[in-house]
Amino acid sequence: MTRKIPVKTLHRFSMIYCCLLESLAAGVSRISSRILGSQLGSTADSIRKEINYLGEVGDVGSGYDVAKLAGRISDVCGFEKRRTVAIAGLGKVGSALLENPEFENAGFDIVAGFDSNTNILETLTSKVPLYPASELTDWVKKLNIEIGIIAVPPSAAADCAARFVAGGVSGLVNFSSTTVAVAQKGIIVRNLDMICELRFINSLMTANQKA
Amino acid sequence: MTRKIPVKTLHRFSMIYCCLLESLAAGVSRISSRILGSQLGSTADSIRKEINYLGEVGDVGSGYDVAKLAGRISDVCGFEKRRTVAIAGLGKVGSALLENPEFENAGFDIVAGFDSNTNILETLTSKVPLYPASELTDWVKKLNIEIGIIAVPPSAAADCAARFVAGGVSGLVNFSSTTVAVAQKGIIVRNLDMICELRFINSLMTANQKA
DNA sequence: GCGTGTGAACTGGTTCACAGCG
DNA sequence: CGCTGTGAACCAGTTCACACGC
Repeated sequence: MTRKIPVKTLHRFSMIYCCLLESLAAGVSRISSRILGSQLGSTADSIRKEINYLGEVGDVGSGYDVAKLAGRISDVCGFEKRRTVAIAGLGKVGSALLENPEFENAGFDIVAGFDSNTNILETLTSKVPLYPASELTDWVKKLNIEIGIIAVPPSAAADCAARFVAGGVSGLVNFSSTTVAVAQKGIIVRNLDMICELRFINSLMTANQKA
Repeated sequence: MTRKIPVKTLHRFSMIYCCLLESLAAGVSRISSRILGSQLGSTADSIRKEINYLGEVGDVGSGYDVAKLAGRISDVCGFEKRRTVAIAGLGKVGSALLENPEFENAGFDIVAGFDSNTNILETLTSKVPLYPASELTDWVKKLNIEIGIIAVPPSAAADCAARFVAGGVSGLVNFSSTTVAVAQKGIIVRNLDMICELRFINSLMTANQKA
């Protein structure tokens, strides 16, 4: 019965889950596919098809129970499993992330911070242990770090990614304005490139104007 | 001859363009679809198909001239057109973005910063003029701000987005851990939600382990 | 009537295959 | 021989349509 869930759908589940937590926090206990669709910039049809990968979880006629649906997604996606995370690059963005309590709440434990600048390592005070970037690979192995966050300058991003991969992480989130690619199969890379997204918006604007 | 370019392809163009700039900076003057594909986590076939929307720009047998291809993409996507940008939320992330010179280099002019905390507005020194969040909509209109960057806490994100939209922006980049959706047609929203991406990586890890 | 669940039709994007040129 | 350009085949995801239950 459990068909193989497409990657795209798994990504949508994360987004849906995010919406559900918000609804829950806002005291909403039931939600329809149409509402979810509008919140996620998608159609009700699409949402229903995706949720059906979870099996029957909705109540015909009255939508989904928010808590129940969230629980089902969490089960299927393994959201109850905590993951270890490390942040490389402790400039403004990196150090801001270190302090962000949302990670903890969402099930991610930041277990290390890295920077190549020893000055920063000495100045910065944090509950999270900080290490020089040169030792990154070793610590990733030692601490069993599963996900690496790249917040270094673009020029150092590729090198940084390589060190994480050498240490054996399963996933990377890249924040620098560079597209990081990893040849190795099975490692998931997500590029959150602000400049790239701005350019994309720009191109859509020009396309829209032309039309 | 110019077919309508799919949105997905436009997004890829931004990524390809990013790669090309890097190659150019590294002194690489020619590049093949296979190399581009591996750098972007895509196939050579796919890349070629996408580039073909630009018309014939490659040289059969020897790949693409990096500068020429970059120029063609820039023309089609309108990358030479500068856009005005504003940042809402001047916490650690927002203020880091204010100082980031990459925006300027990529053709985006940060013309305003907003925060609801007047203390921050007074303390923070920046070349960019700063205004209280309550005046956001007005300044967006006055300064013709085209793209809004949301770096406020998740709870304020929806409200912030609404103010930008009321001011008439064409696009939004949301950095907060909330999926922002805009009902209004024609407004482009990009959610760069770190927590959501981490969860997605988590789900892929669990899926991979199961398989 | 509203909203889910689901099969059928459709659309678009990806992969395959190969002609053609340096 | 390598690599682009492109038509054909393929496949996945989206949309459509509707039965069924509240």
